[in-house]
Amino acid sequence: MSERPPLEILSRLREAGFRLTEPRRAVIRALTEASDWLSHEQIHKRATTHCPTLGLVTVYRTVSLLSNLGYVRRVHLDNGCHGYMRTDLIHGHLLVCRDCQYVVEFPGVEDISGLIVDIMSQTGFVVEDHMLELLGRCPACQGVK
Amino acid sequence: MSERPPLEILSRLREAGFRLTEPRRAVIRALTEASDWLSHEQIHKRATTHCPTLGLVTVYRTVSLLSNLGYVRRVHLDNGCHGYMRTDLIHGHLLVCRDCQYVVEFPGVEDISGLIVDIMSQTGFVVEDHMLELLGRCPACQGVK
DNA sequence: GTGAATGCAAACTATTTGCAAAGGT
DNA sequence: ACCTTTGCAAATAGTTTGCATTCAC
Repeated sequence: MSERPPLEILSRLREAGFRLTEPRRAVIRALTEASDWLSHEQIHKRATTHCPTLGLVTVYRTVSLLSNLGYVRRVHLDNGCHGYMRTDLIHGHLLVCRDCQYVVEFPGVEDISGLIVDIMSQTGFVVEDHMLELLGRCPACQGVK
Repeated sequence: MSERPPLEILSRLREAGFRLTEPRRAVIRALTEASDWLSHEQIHKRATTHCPTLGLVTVYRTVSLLSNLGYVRRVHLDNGCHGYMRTDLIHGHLLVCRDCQYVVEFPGVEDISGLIVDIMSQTGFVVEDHMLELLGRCPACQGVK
């Protein structure tokens, strides 16, 4: 739907006082061109074609930066690893405190958008982010075992 | 609500052909007594009081076993680590294939229970598990910064 | 020119594996 | 007695940190 060019994030980076370096551009480009999540390793591999000297460590640092700026979001994978993808590609929805990692349960779910408002008022949490994950098997893998 | 005693999981273990060892009992007890998620480290610490010789490795193996049996479920934490808690304590809700890790997006969310059915028919995925996570800050942490 | 950003190597943390010893049935 | 399970030590995988060099501004 929204093939957002990296222009926006580039200017946001600059405005926030960060430098627009070649490695950063390469990482942003890799993430922007992807239509799915990418691991740090995958980002590194793709971005290297645009910036051959790019180190994996820089990928970690840049992804972390982009995550803080809200351009990408972490996707929790079932094997304990993580992927990252552009925020605008995610339609996502635990109640985990970012500071103390305390987890709160919440009652029956009916409507996601209304739900969040309810949860905030009921628990006093400030919900900054949400993620709805469904785990299962895709059609291609159902036969495989 | 449901303070399920470990009896059930113990008999399920036995039925599945696993032995009821002291280390396993200790891990199960630790998880059962907790009203919140626990990390492997935390489980080890608590279970050690019931089984002093318990090794951390065994905690990993037992938790994995209990996870396969459906007694506990992994909770994704914001720092990349994981916690585990009894399945019956979770009310939780991405579409990630367990085999190939492919992630599919899905349209607007209205009702969780109905949603899952819809997604299954629309995508052909078999949804085996779901998790709704909201990230934010709890009341106690909002002032801290 | 100057300080932020990079890349390498090393440190760390979380988790897994190999294997001989211990324990459940 | 037999075979699963355990615990230790070592191997891995993922991620972070220290530091001298490089580069955007």
